[in-house]
Amino acid sequence: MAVTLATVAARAGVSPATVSRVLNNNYPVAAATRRRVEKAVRELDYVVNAHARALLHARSGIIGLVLNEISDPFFGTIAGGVHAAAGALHRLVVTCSSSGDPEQEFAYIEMLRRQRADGVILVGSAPLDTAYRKQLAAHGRGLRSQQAPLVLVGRPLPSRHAAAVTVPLDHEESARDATAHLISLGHRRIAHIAGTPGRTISLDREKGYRDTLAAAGIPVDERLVVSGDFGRESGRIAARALLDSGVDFTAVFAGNDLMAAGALATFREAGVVVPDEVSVVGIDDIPLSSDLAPGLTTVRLPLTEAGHRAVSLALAPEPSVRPAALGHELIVRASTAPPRP
Amino acid sequence: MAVTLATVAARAGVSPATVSRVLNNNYPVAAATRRRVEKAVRELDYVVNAHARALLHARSGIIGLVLNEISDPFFGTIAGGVHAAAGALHRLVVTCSSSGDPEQEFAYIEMLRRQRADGVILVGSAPLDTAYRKQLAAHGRGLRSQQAPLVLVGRPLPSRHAAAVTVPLDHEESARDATAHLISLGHRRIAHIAGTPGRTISLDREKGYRDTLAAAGIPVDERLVVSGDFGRESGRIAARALLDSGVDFTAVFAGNDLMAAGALATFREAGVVVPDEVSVVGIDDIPLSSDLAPGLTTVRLPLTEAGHRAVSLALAPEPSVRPAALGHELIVRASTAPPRP
DNA sequence: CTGTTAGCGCATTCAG
DNA sequence: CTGAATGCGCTAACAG
Repeated sequence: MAVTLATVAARAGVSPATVSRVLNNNYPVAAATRRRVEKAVRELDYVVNAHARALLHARSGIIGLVLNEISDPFFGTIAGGVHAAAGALHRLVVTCSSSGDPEQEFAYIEMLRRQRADGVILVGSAPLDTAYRKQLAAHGRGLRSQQAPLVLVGRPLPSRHAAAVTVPLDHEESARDATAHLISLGHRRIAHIAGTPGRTISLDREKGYRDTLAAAGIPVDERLVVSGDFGRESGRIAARALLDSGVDFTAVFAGNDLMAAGALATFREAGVVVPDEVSVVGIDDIPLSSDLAPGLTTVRLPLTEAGHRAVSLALAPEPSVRPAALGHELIVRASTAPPRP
Repeated sequence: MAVTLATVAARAGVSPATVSRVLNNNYPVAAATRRRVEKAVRELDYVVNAHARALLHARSGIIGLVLNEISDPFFGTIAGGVHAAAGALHRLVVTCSSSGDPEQEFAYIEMLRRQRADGVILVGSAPLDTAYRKQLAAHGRGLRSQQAPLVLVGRPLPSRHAAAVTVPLDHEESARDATAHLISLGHRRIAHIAGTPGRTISLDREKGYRDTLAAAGIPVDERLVVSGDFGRESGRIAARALLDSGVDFTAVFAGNDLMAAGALATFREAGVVVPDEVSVVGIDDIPLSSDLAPGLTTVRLPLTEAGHRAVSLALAPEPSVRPAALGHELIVRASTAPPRP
């Protein structure tokens, strides 16, 4: 049989109420009684049942975290920030890895609602279609009615007045900076390896790329825009395709660092020297990036910090702080250089 | 007010029990009634309370995962395996990042016991001291009395007959393979960057290193053994110290890939060419390793697979499978070569 | 097929 | 200061 408050009470020769008072330490209890109870707790190795407690309080102390893939360093780094902040506040984090599949994502949100999570943090790119957005908005309302904030990290609100708050990451602006850096070095034939098609982050970053080229009077050669899926391997394949296409280019802007790493691998295998023959730039500045060869020029996004902020929003009833976009910063390393004359 | 079973029942004009039956779909209900109930559920956006359920069942559907640092790719990769396996079984994973601090680790285990986790998976190195081991063993007994297995990944049982099962990773043997590889290339002055002092994984790997040298008749030069903390930065610093010491060495065996990456960075900065002047080998084969420059020679541990297996053990009442160590494999890339004559 | 009852483990009244 | 009683939301027995 499980040991409960009553078991402890019996052993200590007191009522369950008294045991509860000792445990929660929020009510006067005679010192001697307290000692007896504490002894019984120890001897029985009693552990309170969080569910019984949650039933009473309608809160669980749990923060839900839903992301695309926990083993991806972009998400891993954000998750690191979330866990650190939550741990400091004695909150448990329930982390769910959705594989980027909307169905799974919603299934997890539903589970978290069942768990009466105090707040839910959703990280990563979203599909654009309205059906998806409607459903997400509905979950936002549902969570709100449970007093649980929905926090979106690095993605927009599903609708104008959706019941959610965001921790914005400036994908478009970052992509602009990355592309502008290449242009300022003198590149004009700039390829782009985009992320998963139809996802907000991919589109934002691609838009930054296109707009910056346009602003510089450089027409976009559609043959130089290929899609990956944000994974390293897809970057490898995309770079291979770019090479095989025979279309001329002097630089590649990858939609994230992982794909940039894959592209670097392809170029190395193909004997294409970076940055002498091709410059490569990414986005995110995951920890890996400084260790690549050559060191990857990229745009640093404040991922850990975003995780911290997400936690405070997930616990704040009213997000009084306006969603000012967190900063971003071009990090120039060794993978970019002026094009060869 | 929160919407409960009773709310739904009232709206559908049936009893709470009937609503429960519809929801759980485990009992005959008239089609018409069912429809009415489903309609009410939808209209009220009702979501069952997992805590009320867990109170009845004494199980929660939750798997606890405690690791040192979620943003470290070693743990991230294992966590990826855990999440994938758990997701396929419709289990939530509560992931806790303990910073390797035993106090925090125990606090998290306690929390997970309160949550009545179905099983708890503990990943990563442990301190050796007996106080720690006693306490862990006690938690193992406590979890067992809650019918929740304690699964240890990559670390030994705290005591002979501890109430826990393990998913062993063969640290010592892997270190032996790494060291033997260097010796077979002709190296005799081999440095070692050990992991966090006093931790099982560090010690196992260091032992593999020492034993292999001894078996080859090579005396260990204690000046060539320095400690890090498994983090990249500590590898950088350790390699720097090795260089500054002025003691001669032709190869470095790092206690994990992250520290190896740091060492590579130091050598690059110092103009020491790898592998021409110094060979470097790591352990783990995290995804990063193949992208380092030069590609890192290392020993691959089946991290994702370990995550999978941990989940099945965490859910199996009786671990019928005995803990056969998962394999490991030397991956020779470009960071090792014979010493310069 | 459906409703009624009871109780999971706990914290909180309200009485002593 | 302490105990008895109540109910959080749900499901499993037991009756209809």
